Amino acid sequence: MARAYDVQEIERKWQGRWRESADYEVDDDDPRPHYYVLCMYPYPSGPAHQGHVRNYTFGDLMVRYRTMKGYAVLSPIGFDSFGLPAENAAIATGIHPRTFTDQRIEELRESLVSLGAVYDWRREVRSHDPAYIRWTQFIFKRFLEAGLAYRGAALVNWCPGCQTVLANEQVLADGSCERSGDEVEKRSLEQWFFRITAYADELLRDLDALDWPERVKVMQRNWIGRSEGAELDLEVYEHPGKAVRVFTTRPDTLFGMTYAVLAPEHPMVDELTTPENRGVVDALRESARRSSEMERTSVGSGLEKRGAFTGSMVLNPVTGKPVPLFIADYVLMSYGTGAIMAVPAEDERDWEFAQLHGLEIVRTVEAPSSFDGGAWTGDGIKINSEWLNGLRTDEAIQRAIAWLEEHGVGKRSVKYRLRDWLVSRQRYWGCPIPVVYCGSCGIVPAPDEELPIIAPDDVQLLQTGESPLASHQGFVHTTCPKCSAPARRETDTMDTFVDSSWYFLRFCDPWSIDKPFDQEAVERWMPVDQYIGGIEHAILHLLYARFFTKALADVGIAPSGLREPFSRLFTQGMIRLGGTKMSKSKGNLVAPQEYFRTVGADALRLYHLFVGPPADDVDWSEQTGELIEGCARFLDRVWRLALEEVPATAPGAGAGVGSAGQPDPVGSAGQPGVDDQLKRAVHRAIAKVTDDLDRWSYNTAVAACMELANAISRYRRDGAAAREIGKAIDALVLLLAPMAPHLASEVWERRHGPGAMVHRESWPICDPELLTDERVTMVVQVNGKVRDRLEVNASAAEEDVVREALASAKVQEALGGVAPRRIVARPPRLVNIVVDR
RNA sequence: GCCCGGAUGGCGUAAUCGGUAAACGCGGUGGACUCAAAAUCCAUUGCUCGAAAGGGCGUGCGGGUUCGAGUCCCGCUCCGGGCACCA
Repeated sequence: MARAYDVQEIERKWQGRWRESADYEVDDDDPRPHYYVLCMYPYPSGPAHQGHVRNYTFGDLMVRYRTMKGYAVLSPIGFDSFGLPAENAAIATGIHPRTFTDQRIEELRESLVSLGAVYDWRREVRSHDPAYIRWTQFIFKRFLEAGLAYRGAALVNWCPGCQTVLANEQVLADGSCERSGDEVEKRSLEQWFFRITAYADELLRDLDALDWPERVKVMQRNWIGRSEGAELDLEVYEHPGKAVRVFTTRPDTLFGMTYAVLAPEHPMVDELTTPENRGVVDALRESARRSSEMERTSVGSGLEKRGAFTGSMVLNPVTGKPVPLFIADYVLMSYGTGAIMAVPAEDERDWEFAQLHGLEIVRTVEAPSSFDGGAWTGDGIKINSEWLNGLRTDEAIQRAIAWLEEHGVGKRSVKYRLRDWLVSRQRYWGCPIPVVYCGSCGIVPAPDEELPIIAPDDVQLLQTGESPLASHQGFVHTTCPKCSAPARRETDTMDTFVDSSWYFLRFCDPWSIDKPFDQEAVERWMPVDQYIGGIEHAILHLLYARFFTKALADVGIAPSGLREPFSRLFTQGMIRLGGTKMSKSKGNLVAPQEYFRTVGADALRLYHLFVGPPADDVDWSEQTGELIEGCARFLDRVWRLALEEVPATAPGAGAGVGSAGQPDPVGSAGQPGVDDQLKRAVHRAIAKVTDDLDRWSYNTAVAACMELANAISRYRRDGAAAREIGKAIDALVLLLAPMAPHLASEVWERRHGPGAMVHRESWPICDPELLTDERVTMVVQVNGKVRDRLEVNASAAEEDVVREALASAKVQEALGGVAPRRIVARPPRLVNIVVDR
């Protein structure tokens, strides 16, 4: 496609100028109001893909717009440079992960520059930089001291593909690995955890005040999964004094408890299983251990509830009646107390189990008469419950908890679905966990002076299931920092989500050499005013970063008042290709570099802004190329409109004659009317674009610019004054400056002389006086159907517009001689005449 | 199963407070310019009946509220996403 200007040359030129100008390097003492715009820092996967382009286009637009509005905008960038792909590539090619990663960072950096995105590059951070590793390890140590990091044995998720353990958040609903798609196995291992559950309540509560997409908040609430209820002890009939502790959200249903269940992994299973039941119990335990997360993939509730009787009975605390104690695979050790009281009448799972095993069912809630199903889980009036009879569910819950507390058998309790964050990874290319194991001192953290602990380069990267570092004798063998005896280093590395949980704080003070960051610098910029990233991080990264911010504040590293990292969050839609999402793991199917070379970055940026609402997914289709060309065509039009000579008058542009050959409605002398209309079009565009940019409606902002360009062409052809046309063009260029920064820069410089920089200009302000037209089109309806359109004064009174409406021949014809029953007038937009038919 | 989103021309989409449905763009059609093509510019473009004037229909489906509904309410269908034995 032949272009109106040399796109390559101009885009290169301005990318250099922005870098040299240092306009986007901001310091803490900048007198302008501070604003922190941040896009999620990328994993360096080589040249940018369309998802990056979309993300960084939105971010760059925000940076430039806010700057023009007078803010000191902090716009940092860095690279989430630890991670599996580099290690896998190393295994395949023999290239060291660092070499591989550094090269890909350069490629991605080049893409971001080519896109025209501007950053304070002085602040760049990389997760794998020793200066960053040092502080990640420092933070780990402070967490360890505060009890927020601990080593524990647990049944953990093991991905055979990635050859490492995973966090719960990295396992998808169908039991597969979020990264590799392999089926995740359960293994019992000693691992490092972060105590995120200590913040469960605060993480849940503080969501309310965040200006985040509601669906992200809902996802986090679900993930945290708070349940209120009670814990109570069920005394074992055969062993008086011994009790099984259970958790329930429905203490009101106690009278309906007809059996109880332990999770197969429950520690009391052995002692409570009688010899004659040992065989079935052990068989079930074994099969539960092997199958656990798997097999329950597809249909959820249709799972067979397998169980086995332990041979023991427990006492129902309110009736004193013994009921059988089972083990069953539908009770999970990892939630609540790992044991439940079963109430088949009011719980669907218990109902199913009771049916299967022929157990007693006692209803304690009166179900609606229309209900003919099994378990009634809704609210209702209590029955068969002695002192709870007649109460509503909510009242009965409170009464039951009070009873449990009075009798010392239970108490009010809150449980969460959220589990502690497993951070150990049996991989090489990550931040080493800075501890040593000493035979006599146990777990000893590496001294601060020894940080960073850097993994050696000469490591055999093989997929053994053990950290590659474990086979490096020089790394493993060390001495205990406490007693100097020979000791062994921890060889696992941290989950890369640890690195990305505090980078936004480091950006505030990346130069700090004696601490992770200066608290004062953080107070100047944090929290992030606008965070932008993909919806795929709704739980993982965004939950971990929130936890880190709170924990860092509590251990004294971050300011104590900083409870949340991101005030406003925007999640952009994903790029889809034929229905499947494009992502770093699925490959780059359409390379942005191709467009940089052909239509240029501005056209590609404009396409991403214009294609639809930023929050919506985008389908990459055959039509996409044409849409991008359309954007390039628009940029060409702006170029010509702003810079090329055009004939002063065009055919038909006589005095007082509009484009359609109609008399000009306002200026009887011609010119003043056209000028006035052009001026109004400019101010309408300013108001529209400003409002649209503030409410993330970039597609309509682009449309408004196109409309303005159309209006300028039309009014110029119609003979508007050169001075007004010049002002209109300048306004258009200013409005386009955040969207198509290269074109806007070049046009501005050519119009205003060497050295003029459009992004140093103030954002245009609209004159409210010019937002309303003096004459508007009014619609006249008869019984809600449009029958005529009339030109009226914007300030016309009700009786005047009604009179004009009734005077219309078309309206009279539609009325057909019938007298109006009612007339609804909303001047100056509409009159609706209602007649009986 | 539960919880969120969504459904508007041939296509991407717009309509911010219940008041002209389809702004803006893509694609199509016709024309100007050209030896010709590309590029550019102009006109036109929801469907339908009609020679025209003009009419009818039209925002996933069925109801409702209202002078008036893409927008609000009730009941569905389909698509996308999240959660899913969490007691």
